Amino acid sequence: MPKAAASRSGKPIKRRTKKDPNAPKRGLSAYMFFANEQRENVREENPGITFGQVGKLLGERWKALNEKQRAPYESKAAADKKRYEDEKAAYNAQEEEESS
DNA sequence: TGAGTGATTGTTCAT
DNA sequence: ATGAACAATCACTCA
Repeated sequence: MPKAAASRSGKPIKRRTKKDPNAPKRGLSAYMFFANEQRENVREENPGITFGQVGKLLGERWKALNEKQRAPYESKAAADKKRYEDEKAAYNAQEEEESS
């Protein structure tokens, strides 16, 4: 069976803000792009619903989409990830420079 | 070499 | 300003 079943190990992941000096932030996630577009549509159809509703509703329909529908989001996620590769590379070089 | 770990991303909402 | 559900991620680090 898979190691990480649902999300990861099963820990209530806690949100943590910055932590490193030049933290080479990772790439966004498909959900981030999806939420970017859905937030307008979801909130537009539910003018007045609170984060509790939107947040959950958003996640539900996020998977409700077909692979093709998530494709454009995953596509951006992959592109964003590459973006992270750049900062991570710069973070590596910069780190060395500063270290020196 | 392989494993998993943590860190991060963005929305909305409230305080 | 931040955190919290919602979901994905996935590159990094370590022995």
